[in-house]
Amino acid sequence: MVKRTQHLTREDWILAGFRALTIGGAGALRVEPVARALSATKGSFYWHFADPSDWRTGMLAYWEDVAFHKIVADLQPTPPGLSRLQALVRMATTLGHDPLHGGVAAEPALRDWARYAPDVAMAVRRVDAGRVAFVADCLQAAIGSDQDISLKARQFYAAYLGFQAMHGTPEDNATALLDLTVCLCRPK
Amino acid sequence: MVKRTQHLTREDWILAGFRALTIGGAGALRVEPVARALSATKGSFYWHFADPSDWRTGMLAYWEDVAFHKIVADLQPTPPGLSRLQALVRMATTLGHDPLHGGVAAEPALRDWARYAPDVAMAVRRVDAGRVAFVADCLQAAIGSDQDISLKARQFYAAYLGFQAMHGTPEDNATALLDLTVCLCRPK
DNA sequence: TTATTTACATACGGTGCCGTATGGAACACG
DNA sequence: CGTGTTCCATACGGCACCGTATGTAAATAA
Repeated sequence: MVKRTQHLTREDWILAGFRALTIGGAGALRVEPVARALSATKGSFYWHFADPSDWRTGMLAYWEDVAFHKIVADLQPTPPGLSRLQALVRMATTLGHDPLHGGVAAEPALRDWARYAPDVAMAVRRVDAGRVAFVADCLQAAIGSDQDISLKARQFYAAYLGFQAMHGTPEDNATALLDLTVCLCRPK
Repeated sequence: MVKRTQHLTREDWILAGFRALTIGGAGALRVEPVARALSATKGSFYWHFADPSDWRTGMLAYWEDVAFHKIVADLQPTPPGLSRLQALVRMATTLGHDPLHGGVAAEPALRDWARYAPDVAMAVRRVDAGRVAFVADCLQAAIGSDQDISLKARQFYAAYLGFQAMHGTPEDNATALLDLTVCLCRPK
């Protein structure tokens, strides 16, 4: 994970930032402690970044990429509809517990960070909106046009976030989310 | 809010802690800044508390009280079943957006704090378990015995947490949660 | 009134992080 | 073989917070 002989890159620092964020929350995003975790000093940091704000901006851009676009791209092979939604559930519930898939495991911490950092809040809102729209598309393909598609998508996504916040196993969360999917797809 | 002429109490410091937690996250739970917010100094703090850990313990105990027991007590007049669940939804969605009802608005921050503080995590788990059990009781009273009551309760609670994490209006969240309640109560 | 106790404020040394300035090793290139 | 550029370590002053020690005004008790 940590390159020793090679030079550190911006991405190394960004990934180290996500590790710190995952372990210690937004308050752990400090230059010197993370430098120690990388067996480096802040001399390296201030070479790759203008300041900590630059670092955080890079982290947000990185996260917006992997937390939405790449996931959607990975799901393109799966046919639209319920099966894609189920694949999404499995991917989301397992990815979130991976040690680090590029910041996805840091999502709870990042979501809290957004509460008192406006730029983070905007990034989170963008990702949330994109995901809800994606879920709505899947639901639409699954059960056809329905005036409550948007509501159901928000309910599904809220449950996903909630299970992410509770400390259950990935399997339990996946089971409960899949069951909820079926429930939401049932006509009134 | 801040008593000026009177002496500060442990509770004053605990409530100030929740305000700091709400605004700045767990990283904002520092003695001197909170003292300034109270127009006091840390001399007062170290009189009421042995150390910051003592402070946090008091905050957790306070939160466990208002975040579960008092809410349940307030719902005793409402008859069990669906109506009580609906009253819970309205109470939970509005309370969480109150400036401060004794730490309930600090829940997202507290929940994130739990990720890297084991004692906080235990308190959160206790509250979560209690609430899920309470919801399960309501569901049971509403739709009778069902082997999936526990699953449904967790789905409902996860959605509640998720809507709390998303930044919607209390009304939208209440509507979506009430709709989900109906959905969960529908037989297969 | 005097003596305690309460509930702080102030002063102190210590630590950790910040951002900048500067020095230097390792390659790249002429 | 020198010279520049890249990438970083070290050194520096400064600030914010920590926890303790001590001073002290106001309330209370004797």
